[in-house]
Amino acid sequence: MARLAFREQVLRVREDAIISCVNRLLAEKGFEQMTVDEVAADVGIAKASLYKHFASKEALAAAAMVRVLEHGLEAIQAQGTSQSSPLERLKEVTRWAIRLLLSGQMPLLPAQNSSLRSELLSDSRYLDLLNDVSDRLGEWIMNAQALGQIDRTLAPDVVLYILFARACDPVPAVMKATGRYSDDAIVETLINVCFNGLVARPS
Amino acid sequence: MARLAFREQVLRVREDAIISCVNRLLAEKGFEQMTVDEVAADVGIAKASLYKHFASKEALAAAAMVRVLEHGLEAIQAQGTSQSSPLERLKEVTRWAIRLLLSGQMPLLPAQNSSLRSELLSDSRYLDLLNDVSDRLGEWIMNAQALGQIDRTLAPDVVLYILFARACDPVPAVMKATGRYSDDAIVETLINVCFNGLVARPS
DNA sequence: GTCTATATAGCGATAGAC
DNA sequence: GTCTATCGCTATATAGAC
Repeated sequence: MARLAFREQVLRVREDAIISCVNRLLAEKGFEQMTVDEVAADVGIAKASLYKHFASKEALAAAAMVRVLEHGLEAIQAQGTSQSSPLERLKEVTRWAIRLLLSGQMPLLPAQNSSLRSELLSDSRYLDLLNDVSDRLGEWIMNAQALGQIDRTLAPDVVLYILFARACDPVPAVMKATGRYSDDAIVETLINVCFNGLVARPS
Repeated sequence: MARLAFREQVLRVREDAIISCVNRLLAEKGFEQMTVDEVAADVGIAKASLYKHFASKEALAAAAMVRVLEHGLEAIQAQGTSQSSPLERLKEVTRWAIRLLLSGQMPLLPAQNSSLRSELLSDSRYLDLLNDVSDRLGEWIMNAQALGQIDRTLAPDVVLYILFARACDPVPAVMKATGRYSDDAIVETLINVCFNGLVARPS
């Protein structure tokens, strides 16, 4: 029994290492451009061994997406215990996403017609987590609108889409590539533009 | 001489039809997912014939990118003859880009590590057009900042990146997929959020 | 569960006849 | 300049020994 639990732990650690590699490669090149050979080489095992852990390339990516949603949910729950306003909580979670993107650890979202899409739509863990994240953020959005902090004329789901889109925005990478901006400056600039817009605010 | 000019015209019309197909496929699936077989089938000619017109898949995509930049430059020049303020001109050109995206005619920008990138960087027509577009928009941005219409604390190039990013934003497609928003409503919502932000403006 | 070796399929690009 | 047929390569996935 103890040996079984030990083996189980070894398995989980190994698979966690695999998911980390997948996550980084997905962030670098996206699903279609990532190859299973790369993943295997990166983990340091043979490709056939990889397929003993995950049934397909799509399953690899799905596991990475599930893990990032779990971490996102943790970030959301951490904000839930704070005393900040709904708007500040939304900003802080968005900061978390942009930082993840900047550090090359945000797996790119599935493209429109990807084979990954159907696999994700039949993965209950993924769907449940996505639902949970959406519900919690959606509540904050509506609270912020009730307080007059977020534009009431915007549909809450549209606000949610726009915040999700910050997690796959190409602008942070472009700004970083210029070498003229620190990560913190990039994050704050994008948070500012996302919530306050490009137009000058009266101070 | 007349026959030569006629043949030249036939050639240009044919190649224009090819570029239209490439443009649509690039908008649908992006460069890596688009296949030359699809392009050939879509145009209605054999793949080998396609390669008589364009040397490579990258050359096909480059031609599409050049054409969309030419159209963008026309949209910019059309605004240049208007009496609108710099801010309004920027909004109008951004509207043009979002409408193109919504109608499935905006070829997706090259990914980070694409083979397309190096080809584009050695295509002087593409680089010249991109420079021209950037210069004209950059001038409007600085004029708008001088007038206090755009936040002066934002670097002009960052504003330019952000406007370019509206041309490959996933949010319009997501909103359209819900079936609950008209194209016009999507365009105006995104223009509003881009320039005014998510936070409520004092009216 | 790990490996080497391979089956299978799709894609970019080309050969060669017309 | 158009076609059919094919090359050469790469990628996902699997077979089978250990």
